[in-house]
Order: sequence, then C-alpha cells, then structure tokens
Amino acid sequence: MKRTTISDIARECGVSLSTVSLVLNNSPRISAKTRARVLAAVEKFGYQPNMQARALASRSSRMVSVVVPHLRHVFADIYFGEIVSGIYDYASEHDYKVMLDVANRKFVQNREYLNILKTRRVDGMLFIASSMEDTYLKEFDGRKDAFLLVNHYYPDTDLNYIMIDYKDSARQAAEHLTGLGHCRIGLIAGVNTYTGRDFRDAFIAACTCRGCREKDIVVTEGGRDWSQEDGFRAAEKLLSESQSITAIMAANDRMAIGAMRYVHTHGLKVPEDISIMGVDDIPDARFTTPGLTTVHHPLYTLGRRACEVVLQLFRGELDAGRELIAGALSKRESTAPPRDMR
Amino acid sequence: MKRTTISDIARECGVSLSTVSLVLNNSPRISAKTRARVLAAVEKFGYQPNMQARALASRSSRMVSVVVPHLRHVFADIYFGEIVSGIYDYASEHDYKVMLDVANRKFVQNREYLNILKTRRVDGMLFIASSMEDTYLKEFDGRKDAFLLVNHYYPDTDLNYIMIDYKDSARQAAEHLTGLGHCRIGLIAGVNTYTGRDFRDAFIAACTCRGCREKDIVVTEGGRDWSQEDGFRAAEKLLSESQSITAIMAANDRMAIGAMRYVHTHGLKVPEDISIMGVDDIPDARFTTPGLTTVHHPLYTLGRRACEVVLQLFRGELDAGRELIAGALSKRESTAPPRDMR
DNA sequence: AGACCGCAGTCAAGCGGTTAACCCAATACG
DNA sequence: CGTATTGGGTTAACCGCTTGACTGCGGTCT
Repeated sequence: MKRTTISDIARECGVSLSTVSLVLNNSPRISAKTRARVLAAVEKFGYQPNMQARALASRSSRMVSVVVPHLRHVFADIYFGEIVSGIYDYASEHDYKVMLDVANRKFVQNREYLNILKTRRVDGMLFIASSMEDTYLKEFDGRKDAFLLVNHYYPDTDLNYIMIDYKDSARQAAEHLTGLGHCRIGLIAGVNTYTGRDFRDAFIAACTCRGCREKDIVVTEGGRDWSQEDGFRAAEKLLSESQSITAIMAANDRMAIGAMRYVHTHGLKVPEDISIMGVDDIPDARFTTPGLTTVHHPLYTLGRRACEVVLQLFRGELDAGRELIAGALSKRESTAPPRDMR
Repeated sequence: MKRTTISDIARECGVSLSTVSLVLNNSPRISAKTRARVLAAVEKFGYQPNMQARALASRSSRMVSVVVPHLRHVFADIYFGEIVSGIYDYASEHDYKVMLDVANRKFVQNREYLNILKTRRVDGMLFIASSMEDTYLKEFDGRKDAFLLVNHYYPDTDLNYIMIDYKDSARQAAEHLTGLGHCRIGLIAGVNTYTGRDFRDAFIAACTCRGCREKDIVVTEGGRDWSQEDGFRAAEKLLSESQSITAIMAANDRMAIGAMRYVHTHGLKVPEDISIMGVDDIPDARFTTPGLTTVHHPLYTLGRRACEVVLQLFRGELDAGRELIAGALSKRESTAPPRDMR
C-alpha cells in the first residue's frame, strides 16, 4: 500500500534516481528520448513527487504565507478578499500554494510570524494591511527574509512594501472636489494606519494648495474598523459640528456609504445638498443610490504584484521592493458642484 | 549563516539527536533533568525544528487544505468566511496550518484535488459547499483519504460530510410560517446544490403536512449565485405570477434580503403585506429593516467541527464521518400573521 | 596523435528530522 | 545470588528527493 516514489520510476525505466529527478525538474541535461521514457512511466504510475521531500532537499516549500489582521469578519471583507484573490491567482499560476494566517494574539505572542519563516514552512510572507499598533513587524527590520508588507508600510525601517499611493489618491480626490467648487469639506479619516494618516495630511495639503482655507477642512476620525457604522457616526458628528460643509470625503468606501446613509436618513440629498466621496471602489460603490464617486484602487492587481515581488525576493532576484500603485478617479453621481455654485 | 538544527542542540547538551527529538515531541522516556537541559538550549538558540524535515520523517505535514468554490468574490463571502474562520481557529489551536485552494478550472483539470493529498502536502482536505456540477468529487469515492465535504454531500457515494441539517431547517421554517397562518407561500429555492433541493422538497412536504395545498406553495428558482440580485429578480417573478401569496421563503438570507428590497421598492410593507424569511442568519440579517426572521445556522461551529473530524480521519481515529448540525429559528420582525388572520 | 570539450547520465552526500530496536545500569523479585 | 524488569538514552535506518562532482565517450581543435 506504499505510494510510488521516484525510485519506482527509476527502476521501471532502468535509469538512476537522479535522472528521474532531473527530468521532473526540466533539466536540459537529459536527452529527449530518456525524458520521454521517464515521463511515460510517470504517467503510467500516476506518480507525483512528495512535496515534503522535495522541499527539504531543495530548500523551497513552494508556498507563501498570507497574514491578515485579526478583524471580526476578515474573511468576509471585500478589501482583503480582493488582495488575497490576487495573491492566490499569481501564486497558483506559478505552482505556489497559499497558506493562511491570522495575526491574532497567539500569532503575535508566540512570535509565529518569525517561526513560519524559520521553520521553512513558507518561502515568503505577505502581511496584508495591519494597523500602527502592529509594532511586532519591526522585528523583521534588518532580516533579509522574503517578507513584504501589502498595502501598508512601516516608517523608519527597511521593511519592503507595496501599496496603493494614498497620497496621490488624496490629491486626486482633493482636486476633484475643489474642482467642483467645494472649499468647505468634512474629512472622515482613518487614523490607525500610517497610510490613513498620509491620506489625511495629503488631502488637507492638496485642498489648501488649491485655495481652501485650512480651517475649512474639518477632520473627524472614523473609527478603528473603517466600517459603515463608523462612517454613519462620523457623518453625524461632522454635520452636527459644522453645518456649512458642502462635501464629505471618507477614507474608504464603506465609511462613505455609511455617511451617505446618515445623510439620507436626515433628509438631505446627495449630491444636491452635499457631495460624498469615497476611496477604494468596492463593488458596492457602484450600487449605492446615487452611485458613489470614489478613487479606484486596483487591489487585485496589487495582490498579484505583491506575490510576484515576494517570490522574486525569495529567489534573490530582488534586493528590496518598495512600490506604489496609483489609483484612478472613478466619477459617479454622488459628487456635484455645491448648491451656491450652480 | 546556517540555521541551527537539531544536532546543534544535541551537541550543546551533550546528548544524542534522538534525545532532543524525543524531548521536542514530549516523549515520557526522557527524564525531567535532561528535558530541562535540552529545552534551555532550545531557548538559548531560538531553535525551531524544520517543518519540512519533520513532515517528511513523520508523514504528517500538520496542514489541512480548504477548498472553496470558484465564485466571484468567494474570499469576501460571509458564508464561506464563517466556515473558514471556524476551520482556521480549530486548526490553529491544534498547531495545524491552513492551506487555501480554489476549485477553478486549473484545479479540476489538473486533478490537483487528488495531487494535493498524494504529494502529502496536507494531512486532510475540506471541501466547502460546492454545487451539483462538481462531479469530480466522485473520484474520492472509495479512497480512504482524510477528506470531508463541508456543508454539502454527494448522494450515492461513501464520501464523508458534515453539514447543516437543511431538511430540519426547512421544517422549522415551514412550521413557523404555517404557524403564523400562512398557507400560500412563495419559495425562492436554490436548486444547483443537493442541500438546496432537499430544502425545497422538505419545505414543501412540511407545509402540505401542516395543511397547505401543494399548489399553493409556489416555487421559483433563485439563481446560481444565491445573491441579493437573484432574490430581487425571483421576488419579482413570484409576485407577478401569483399575487395571492402572503409570505416569501428564501433558501438563504442574501436572497431574502434581495426579495425584501424588491417588495419595498414596490410599495408593499414587510411584514404587514407580506412576510419574508431567510435561512443562515448572516450578520446583515440583523440590520435589515425590518430585522429578518431566519433560521440560524452555526457555520463557525460547523467549520470547527469539520476540521476536528478531518484530523480524526487522518489519525485513523474515525472511519467515516457523517454529521448533521441543526439550525435554530431566529425570530425577528419580518414575519407576522397574514393580513386576513389579524 | 594528444589534449580538450561537451553531452548524457550516474554517484553519493546531503536536506533535518523520526522512531523501532537495542543497550546498560539500577532496582525488584524469587 | 542469579535473573527479570524498567527507566533513560543511544544507534542507525529510514523518509523521498536534489544537486554538485564525477565518469565514460565520441567528436574537435591544434
């Protein structure tokens, strides 16, 4: 009841173990004739090499680890879902497998994030967007593991990252809104991430640069989940504190949708009374009423590229990887010139 | 720049390789004193055993594979998310890792579903709810791999499964609605799964058993995605074809929510004009207006148990595993007695 | 003709663990 | 006192594959 191994194939063909191995690894050192014989035997036995043995000998597990934050329904979040899909597809196309990890307390306390690489369980690790609180990431500073932050970064370290260019998205959003004539804008910011802060600062800078007075950009914090509820509450706060704003900019679509719901339930019309804009371009953004103007962020592509980079890092084809991917304005119906401009 | 291995530890302590190995595997054959010495060295070097080597020698990769269907946003689906979370948590608590797989064309054509087990990449496999079209699953019939269908089953095979008791949920739903006095009910069924068909048949049976006439249970097919849009369209069809129904039963919450949206946009009130009921109890069900009456399905628990079973199958502690997990009625505001009963 | 050079394979030393079988001193027992 | 048992380790044979070094050989170059 034993599984067939490489030596069964070798015996069957009357060649050595190494020959079979070389055939299986597409080495050019084997003649076409021998190769065909070996492959026929492989086919005949339905032979599949044992990945553990292969990994042990070759020092490559052909597996990457994807680490997602420990959030309530992280496996039901389109934001993470898109990135994971991108990673999975790229990995799969290159005969890699994806291992899942959740950065929960156990993961951090036991320092599993280091052990996973140390135990050679995976060739590389991808950390999807965690928050500023995840200071343990600093431990990777100085190590030369195939390690990549996906859609976030860690200041003052040499950690590799690939992420959406949030500053640029902020600029695009600011230009769109100011271009329509808005100059008193409420910003629902996400401040528990470095990218969220960058977005906030870049947005304010871009607005003032285009003629808004800094005090007319009213900032409120969304909340740590960046959820619809957070957006709802933030809009409530924003509108109760300053009635004069003509537009709300949210740091992601979910909060924008929550804000829109608040605005609607309070008898205001979007975009006639107030413009609302988000960031990310999640599928739902298309189906809100009115459709949500947002900055499209190619998260699937980001995931694919992240996986590509981490494999290059593993193979030593890359020393450091730091990339920014630009978003693009996606204009829908939730933004329009303010009332007094029409 | 080599990693520390088991022999480094052995040398440091002046014991043999096997002693270290036995300590690491909690063998009772080593004295407390020696054990302490070894563990101290392990600590000192920050040693972590190489999992590939361990897997090769011990014939266990301490990893399970989770296969999800190839759907549009499967990594962003609360239904799959809950199950995966359950699997992940159980696995993680037992020092297992989770490998991800998507049953896409490549996966099926290359018969990867067999290779993953053959190549010993994983100890067990969990297939989350696929449809009746996934006939390739039949190939597992007769094999004694640690293999489990999660929340579906395959008739006329010996494939192991663990799933929600959909027939029972159908009965509970039918009893709730008929109990309120409904006897003309529209059913939005999901018919591309065996469990969906069972649900439909059991629902009809339970209704007729409780006095409804079979022709008053109007059945329409939802669609292959079981999505809100599917529910929306199905409700439209249902209400245009038979105005007399007083309740709509959907085979899952998402379709129920879609149906509710249709009903609302057409000026009818839930539950005054028509009752609506779903199945699953996803988080959104709590936040609809009115709150959706549904049958709660413990998907997280299902995932946990599924992982437990598959590991027991792997260790040979279980020969076959076939389990049903019961749902429980979750009464909210979307169901009430029909107009003529009040 | 002799040195040299691929070409097509083979040899054998790993990769880093696990575990059945064995070994030896100390204790238990008749 | 001789023998069986047991606690605590060790030995060595794998697990199944990769890969650098080596070999034999026919053809090239000088």
